[in-house]
Amino acid sequence: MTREDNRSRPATDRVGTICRALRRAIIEQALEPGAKLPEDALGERFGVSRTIARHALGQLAAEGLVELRRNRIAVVATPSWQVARDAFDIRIELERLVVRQLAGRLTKAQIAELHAHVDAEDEARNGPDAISIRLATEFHILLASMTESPILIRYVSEIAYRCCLTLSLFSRPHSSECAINEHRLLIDALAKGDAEAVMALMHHHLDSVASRALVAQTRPRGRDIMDILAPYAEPPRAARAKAVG
Amino acid sequence: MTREDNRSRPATDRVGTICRALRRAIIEQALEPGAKLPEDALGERFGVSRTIARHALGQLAAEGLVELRRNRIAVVATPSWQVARDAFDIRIELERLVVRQLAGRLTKAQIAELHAHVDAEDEARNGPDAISIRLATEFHILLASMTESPILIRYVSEIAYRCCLTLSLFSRPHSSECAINEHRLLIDALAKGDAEAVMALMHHHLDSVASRALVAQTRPRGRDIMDILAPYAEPPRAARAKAVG
DNA sequence: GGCATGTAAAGTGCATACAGTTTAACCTCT
DNA sequence: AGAGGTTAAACTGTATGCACTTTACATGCC
Repeated sequence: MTREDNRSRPATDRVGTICRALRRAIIEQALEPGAKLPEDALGERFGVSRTIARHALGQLAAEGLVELRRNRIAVVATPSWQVARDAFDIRIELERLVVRQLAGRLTKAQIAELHAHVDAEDEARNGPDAISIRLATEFHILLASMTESPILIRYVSEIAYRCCLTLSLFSRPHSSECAINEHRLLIDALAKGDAEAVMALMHHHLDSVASRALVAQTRPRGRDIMDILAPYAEPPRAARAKAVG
Repeated sequence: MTREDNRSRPATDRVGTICRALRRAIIEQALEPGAKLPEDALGERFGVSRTIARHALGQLAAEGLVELRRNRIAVVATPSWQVARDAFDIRIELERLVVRQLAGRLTKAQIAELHAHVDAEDEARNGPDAISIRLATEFHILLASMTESPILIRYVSEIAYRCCLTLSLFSRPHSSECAINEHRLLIDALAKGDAEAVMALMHHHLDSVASRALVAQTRPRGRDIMDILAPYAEPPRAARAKAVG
């Protein structure tokens, strides 16, 4: 049905295609955290062999969107609250860097592009949550891409996707109105060119997004029984183990 | 000859092993930027099939240590000056975050571990450059790993390796003495616990490492003819294309 | 009914085979 | 000898096959 058109791009790299598709499906919650991603199924779906599907999964795992355990089916990542908190902390620093580099340096065309994007966010406001979350995320990626610093672009994209995944996991009905307004404020401040001001603005923006979503260890919505029951299980008197990746 | 012992670890993941080996070879300049990495050769060297070697290369490419172009042999990455500059900028922010989280929170054991590492750096001071660069890099990674924030650890490691690669490319004889001293100062400041102070220290440290290495567009040492000749070629009147990754 | 156990199905880990592409060698013609 | 073209070798891209592991199910025992 939605078979990727192989001829659209001559020698196109198919693992990239699959990655993009999965990335999008994940952040739109078409694939919820914990969802299984068997290589066979992916391969069939995209009309490639397991080899390619597997490679794509490896890529996504490196980005933190997918969890890969030996001999087990790959699943969409389920970030813990702590990891989510860390991610936002790092994200704040990275995006401060983005706007610092961008302040006062945007062309008219770029500013228009940003405004257009926010307009799109506005229109999607009443649509499904997943879409507006995705658009909000893509706003930040768009911003990052304007730095033309490949590393920064990659890091911001990656961590923004992860935060996006987190938002879909933890957040309540999700009030995006204020976020959209904050995006507009950011654009204006960028145009005006006061680096310090726009850095502060970005800091505040991300901070409030994070706290709207992560208010005091909201337990993730449903999904894995062990996780839900974790807070009810008696901790065996020892300090909780420091399990990291 | 040095065939990896398959039985040493029962089900160990071999692509990880290869990644570690290559990473180390790269940052020690056993493999110089531009060096070819054919899948066959790697496979044979590590006693695995191309499948595995290829996967490892994909991983390394995602980390920016290897360049992968379609249908071409993978090569060790040759970061441009601009990318190197960007990398250091980002690194500074990330490592400021590291020490902010660590200031005043290190255990005695951890402090001892850090000191021990710097001692090792000291001993290697008169050895080959590559080794002391590697040790200096690993100091920062060790620091990051103490945050126990998986994301931060990954990002700092990754970017530190990339910077390390850059250093080996651009830097002159490399004066590591001062860097070592700065490491000691950092440890002391961390122990003392003044977050602001230690952030400033880290900032200054990385800044001076970067500028020692990257003073005004030092052209990379040798290697690729096209690169060397680039500044001598008449730019064809048009603004130079903005080629990014 | 509940629990253990064995067995088939599903899935991953990895090597290998083959097709297509790039690179290098060689050969020819001037 | 040098330029250009032609063929072989070297590699990569991808599919497929087989062995091993995990998971799900059904069967049997209590």
